[in-house]
Amino acid sequence: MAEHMPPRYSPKDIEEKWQRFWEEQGVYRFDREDCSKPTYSINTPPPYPSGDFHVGNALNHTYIDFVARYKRMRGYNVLLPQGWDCHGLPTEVRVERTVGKKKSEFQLWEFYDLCAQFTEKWIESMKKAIKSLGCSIDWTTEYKTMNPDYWKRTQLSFVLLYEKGLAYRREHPVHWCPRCETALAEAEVEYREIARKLYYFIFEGEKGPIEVASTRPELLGACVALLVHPDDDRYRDLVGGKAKVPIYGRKIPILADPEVDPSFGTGVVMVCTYGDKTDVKWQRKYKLPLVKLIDEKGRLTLNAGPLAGLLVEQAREKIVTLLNEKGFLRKVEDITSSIGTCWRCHTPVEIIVKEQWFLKTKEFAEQVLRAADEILWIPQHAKKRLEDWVRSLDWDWPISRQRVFATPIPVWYCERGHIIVAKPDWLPIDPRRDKPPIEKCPECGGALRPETDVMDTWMDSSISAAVHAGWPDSFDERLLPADLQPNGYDIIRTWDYYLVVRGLMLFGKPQFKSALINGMVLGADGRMMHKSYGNYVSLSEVIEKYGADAFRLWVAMAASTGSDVRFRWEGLEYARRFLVKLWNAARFTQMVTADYQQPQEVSLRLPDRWILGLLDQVIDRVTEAMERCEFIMAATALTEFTWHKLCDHYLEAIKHRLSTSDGEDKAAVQSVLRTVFLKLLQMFSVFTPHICEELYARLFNGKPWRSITISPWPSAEHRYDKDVKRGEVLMETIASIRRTKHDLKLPLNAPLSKVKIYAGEYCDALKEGESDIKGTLKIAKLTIAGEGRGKYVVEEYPQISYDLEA
RNA sequence: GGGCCGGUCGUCUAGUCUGGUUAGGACGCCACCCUCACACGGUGGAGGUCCCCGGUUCGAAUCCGGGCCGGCCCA
Repeated sequence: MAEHMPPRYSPKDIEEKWQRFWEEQGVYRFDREDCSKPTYSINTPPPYPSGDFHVGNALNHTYIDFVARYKRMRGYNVLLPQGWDCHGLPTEVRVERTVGKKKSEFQLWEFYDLCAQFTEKWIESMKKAIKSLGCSIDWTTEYKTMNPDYWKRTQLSFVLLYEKGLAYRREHPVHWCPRCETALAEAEVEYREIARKLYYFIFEGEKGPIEVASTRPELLGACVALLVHPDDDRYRDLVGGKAKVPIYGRKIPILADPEVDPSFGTGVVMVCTYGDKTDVKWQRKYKLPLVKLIDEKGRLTLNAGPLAGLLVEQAREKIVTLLNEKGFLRKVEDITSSIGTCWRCHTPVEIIVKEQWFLKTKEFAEQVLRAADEILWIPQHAKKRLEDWVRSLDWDWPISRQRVFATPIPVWYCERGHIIVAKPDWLPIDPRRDKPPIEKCPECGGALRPETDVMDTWMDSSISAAVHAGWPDSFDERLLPADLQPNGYDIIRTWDYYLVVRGLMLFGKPQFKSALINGMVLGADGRMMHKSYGNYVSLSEVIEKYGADAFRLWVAMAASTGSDVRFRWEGLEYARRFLVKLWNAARFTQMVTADYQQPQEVSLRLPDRWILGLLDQVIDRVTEAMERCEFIMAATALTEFTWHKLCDHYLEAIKHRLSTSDGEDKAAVQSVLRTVFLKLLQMFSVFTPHICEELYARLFNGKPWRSITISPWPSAEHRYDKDVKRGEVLMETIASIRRTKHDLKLPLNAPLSKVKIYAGEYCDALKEGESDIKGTLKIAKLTIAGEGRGKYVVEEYPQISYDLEA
């Protein structure tokens, strides 16, 4: 039936072929019409189009694909979509660098179009990489968040939340990057340890001077209170009194607050608008006045008096000089402390007060925590990251950004301050270029001014599960919440959190039921994989050298789910060696089953029932492991069985039956081989789909299913459970004698004239396998006795011993 | 400062939730074997205070408490 197989396993010759086959045949298409099967929807992460689909992305996508393929075989109608999360500052920064011109030197739309063009280009190369991994994605679902069809939905979600009173615009403190001139969410601020100076200077108190230590004396102009710890005996008398700010002369209150650290500096803290996040908290708690001191470019305002117009750093120098001249400065210390920096450019961020759009996420904290409890987290401890984050949030989510390449905020302002938010049927609309369908403010008839701010990119991706489900126009309720939310632990506090909170706001439920959290890919040196560390490995290099199946098998076996994975070429080498083994075992099977005819009835011998019984055990173990996403367990059980049971023992023990025995017995062997191979290939297809598809085509002519990757998951029949133990006695005895032959430096196929086995209680089992022992080891005269002791002992069954003559 | 994760042969790692096996595998190392699917193979061997100290238990790599070290995240 089938032609002979190539003697060498060559992934290059098979992988692309099957990738094309799956796509052309629409094998992984989600069937929206099918209501007979339960659906299983996966909220595939839409990668950020950096142009480089790295090994970390690949780890994430490979895990997803394991689940998708398994669920499909378990009878689910699986939705595995793929999108691209296009918007964002990194693209703007990169385009500026690539073109060598700053954003401000472009016309807005010229710059926007450049971003879109580069994004298209970067998507193409990443798409190729995903395809080369053999992911079972339904590419008819592909979408890009920069396309109006998508961002229309982002805008709609904004409008609906506004109508529900959950989006608001207000003057509010925000983290602000003076270089990028944009607001940042808390998640976008990175804290860094730096060396800086701590200045000690004097406030005039009612009962004498009060020494205060601060790293930011330039904020004195915005100093609105002094705080001490309530139990600090040094200052107990001062609380409730007043102090005079040096240079500025303003009188400010002295208050007590338990959050003050008495051991830092002098134990007296100055509260300013706004030195840091605690200042924001204290300002609100004690209803302190608000002094705007820093503007959007990082310059000090007129409120700073003598410092007005200076940049923060210059202002610090100048105020220190002034303090010194006036005799307020006492001393300066070197310390290290952490400061917030912009995640893109690492400029120190300021907290400034600005009109911004916010979502009322704070008031959803309790609901988010409750929703998190309902979600199945794999591994369990991943939930903690979300909980800790939610509990630590101080502010609402600022969603407006002062950028170009992003979803526009569909809002206009009238000259008298009214806010006009677009109606759903106006969308998509870009106020930066589109005119609204109304000309004047509906409330007062005033002239309209468009909003030029855009939205945080997470506004796009935090509705991805809903969009996958077709929201709003072809909403399929079966698909929301998504069954699986797969992502790395690095974005739990962003993506997972935003999905839950916006799901609750928009739909009253979170957007996913279970979260599969993967670890990070580390370089061979154990550090985070980074181009700058020199430990970077590109996915294309891996696939080029080893193929997608080897990579995928390595991913499954490299570490337990959720742990970091250390990249090692040796791991790939092992995976490939296994695939070569599988290939060769299949080649052998194909050779000896080429003339296979479906027999009427087969009578199985002990080794046959043993391998079938073992296979059942493997099916159970693999199934259980896959249900828990314990890929390492599943893949290990499969490789161990294939390599060390099937190849090392079963294939050796049947060779004699293929050449010497009658046609009926040969047919029995053939049928067992085919059964074992088919079920193995089915299960392996979750991990290594290409080689399985290839072997399925070669051994089984691609029948009965059009693709083995969508065949029904095998189930254990448990017909031969009791033969496993008996079979093991037989197989171990054969292995032991084989070893002895080897120790005596006899070739395995050398004939043995006489072997006598003393088997004790195992006599029955060995007698049942007498001809297998004889045939496998080429024994002329074999006797099996109950009583007696031979020279050699079967290690695993010390009751069994034997003598042998060459 | 807080939270989380980890510490198992030279190296990488499984097992820890659900206590009991001779602590499993891989890489590397050593010895032997070209046996008709596979030398990208096979067989055997050496190599481990399961980070430390207590506790619970008949029994702890596993559970509890306290340390130490490393990583990540957050302040």
